[in-house]
Amino acid sequence: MQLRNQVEWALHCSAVLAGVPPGRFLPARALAEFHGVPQAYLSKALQALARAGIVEGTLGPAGGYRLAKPPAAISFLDVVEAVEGRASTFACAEIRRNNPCASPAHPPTGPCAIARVMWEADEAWRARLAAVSLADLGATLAAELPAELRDGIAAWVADRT
Amino acid sequence: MQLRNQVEWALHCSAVLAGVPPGRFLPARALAEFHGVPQAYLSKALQALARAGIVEGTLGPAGGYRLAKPPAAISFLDVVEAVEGRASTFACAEIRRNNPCASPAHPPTGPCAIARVMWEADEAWRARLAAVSLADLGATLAAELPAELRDGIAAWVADRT
DNA sequence: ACAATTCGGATATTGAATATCCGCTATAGC
DNA sequence: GCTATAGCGGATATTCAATATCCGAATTGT
Repeated sequence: MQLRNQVEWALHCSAVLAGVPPGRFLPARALAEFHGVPQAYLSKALQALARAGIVEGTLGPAGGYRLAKPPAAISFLDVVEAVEGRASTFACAEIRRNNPCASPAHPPTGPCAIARVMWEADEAWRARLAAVSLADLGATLAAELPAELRDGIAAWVADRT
Repeated sequence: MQLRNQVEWALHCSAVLAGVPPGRFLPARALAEFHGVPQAYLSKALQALARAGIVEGTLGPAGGYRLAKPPAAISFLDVVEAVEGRASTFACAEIRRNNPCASPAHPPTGPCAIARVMWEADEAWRARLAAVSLADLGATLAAELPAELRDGIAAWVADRT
């Protein structure tokens, strides 16, 4: 079980877009160049983010993407679910119903005990992701990144918006 | 991102094996019939459990599988990792290194801030699965399953060991 | 000893999901 | 209005999971 690499790209793109000056747009081409990933495929991830209302895109020259909400209002979970979907990682196929001892007339009531445990773990995972916002990430990066690199990135982004 | 259906099968098989009388073995054929899944493919999951030291198999007539440890010593995480592997769900490709602003002479130190958040969530998921043992599952099932069904299953299993 | 039965591993085949690419349409500025 | 530039959606290859099949090795009961 592995997350799509688009999840990683979407998170990094969201982090960069959080630093775009208000009212400006950063084109997908720039985001792809910045991260060194194929532009055509990255577009898919950005489109998924747009459908989820996390970013918004605009056509034409001077077009591109920007965050649709303040960074504090966007969690890791929002981004991950926009790309991966909202389905649980565990799909219960209800194989207990195939049990030859069970009477088809009395189907089991309530969700399977095994599925419940798996879904609880899934919830714990989501809760952790929901607890961290893009603003939190920005604060962490601001504290960790060398000032020189941070300014370099800001200039690079400003140059393409 | 979705877990393999073999995970579900492995968990259900473990639950059944926890009810096998001590010293006896239940063949894979019976487990496949009980759950209504293809026997040849289920064998793969059982072999993975055997490699992980969760179950042990024995050849010949009256052979089959049984738990290799007491149910209280086997967690959901043990079973899931035996089938899915121990790798994190999030693979960091270090795309921050492709950043055109970063100097290749000064590579970033420590893990990426985004990966750290993802890995923390992954740990929370694993912690939840590690907290539930097969003994816990057995207690839940004993409390929820109708007595008639429980006895029927026990008889069905005893008949094939 | 023999034969039936079981796990173990290796090997195809199918089908879905992933990664990738390309053409279409719409916008903004000259 | 024209042109260059951008996002959008559909079409394509490639990878991987899911399934079936086979044979070999080991073991138990007759």
